[in-house]
Amino acid sequence: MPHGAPLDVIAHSLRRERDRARLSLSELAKRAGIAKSTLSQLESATGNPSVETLWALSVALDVPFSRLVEPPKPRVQVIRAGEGPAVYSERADYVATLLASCPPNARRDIYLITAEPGNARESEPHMPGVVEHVVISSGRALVGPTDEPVELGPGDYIAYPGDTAHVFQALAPNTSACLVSEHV
Amino acid sequence: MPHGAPLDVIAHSLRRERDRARLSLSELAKRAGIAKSTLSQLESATGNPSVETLWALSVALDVPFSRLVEPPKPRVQVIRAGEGPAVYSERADYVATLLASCPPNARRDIYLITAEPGNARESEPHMPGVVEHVVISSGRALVGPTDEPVELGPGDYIAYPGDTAHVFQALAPNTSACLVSEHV
DNA sequence: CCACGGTGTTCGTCAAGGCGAACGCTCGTA
DNA sequence: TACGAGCGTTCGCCTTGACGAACACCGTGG
Repeated sequence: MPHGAPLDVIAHSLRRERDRARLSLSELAKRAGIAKSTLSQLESATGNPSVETLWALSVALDVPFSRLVEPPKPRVQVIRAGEGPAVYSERADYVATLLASCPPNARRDIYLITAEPGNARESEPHMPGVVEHVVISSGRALVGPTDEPVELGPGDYIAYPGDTAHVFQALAPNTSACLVSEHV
Repeated sequence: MPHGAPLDVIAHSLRRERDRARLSLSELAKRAGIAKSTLSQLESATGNPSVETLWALSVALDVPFSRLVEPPKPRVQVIRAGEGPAVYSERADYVATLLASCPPNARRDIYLITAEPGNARESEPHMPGVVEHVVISSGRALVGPTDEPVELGPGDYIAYPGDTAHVFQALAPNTSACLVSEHV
């Protein structure tokens, strides 16, 4: 679901990563096995590189491919307990606090879950490609895909695809967990 | 730092996502505004698409660009408390258990931290572009960049750049936390 | 039976990407 | 000052990606 002219993003990304790697245009082109003229045009947003060309640059720069084609991100942030925006709080026995999301289109969200025993919290499938990671902080909970949930205690960890129905049900009072929802 | 011939990956990714979207080759080509012959060649791993072509396909399929160029990932996994590989355990008062890493080259790692009061755990700067997220599960800790750490309690959250020196120092017994280290 | 709308493939043409050489440029240095 | 080594840019040539038409291949139903 990305938008924005990719060639501009690529141009800036290439320049940024090249500066970071302390490489000259000529040197990087040599390492990537491409003509420096090509690289020059790319950094000036002139042209439309082939995948192999960009790939060669990503390995030469030793950065993931997506770094070159997708825009960058922010820096620091602190959220005190109880401060963050609480979402999914339609019920008193389940509160999810959003700690971090990646604007404009989230690639991974981090939530703090606090829940009390009660009805299971069922989640409809999210976008395909979503994976959820849960680490139990305290209490006890039944977590995972609805058809095969797992009982977890403090320190336990589970990962499961988020694009299928899944559940989070506290089994003990004062249950809390850290949930990472990432868009792969 | 990705490897493996990208054109094969792209071929499979395109086919996979197109099937998932229930689109015919002709229909997808029409939506993306490219020739169906081009798409046909791409799915047969013949040729080397330009970025704009792939971009058009990613928006037409409504999937992130990286999904088309990077290989897929696994599905489910559970790690019981104390089961995972413990790393950074050179001292008894600080243990980090690796819960999840993204093979072959991690984009984000998830750790369970258990620590006792003692000497601060100092970390050298990681790769540039790394951001660490910490959610305190229990106890109390001093966390963040070495030059400006923050004291946190249960439920507190902090994010900071991992490419500068940073610290994790337990201030109370039985301190635990969930740490997400992501490569942006 | 063949015409039809649909699939995905292959073929010839044309524009565009990638290349290397040549260029102008700024530094150090003899 | 002149020279050389490095930088990044610009300029033809040639290869190659992208296009559209034509193709073969099913099911359908007239």
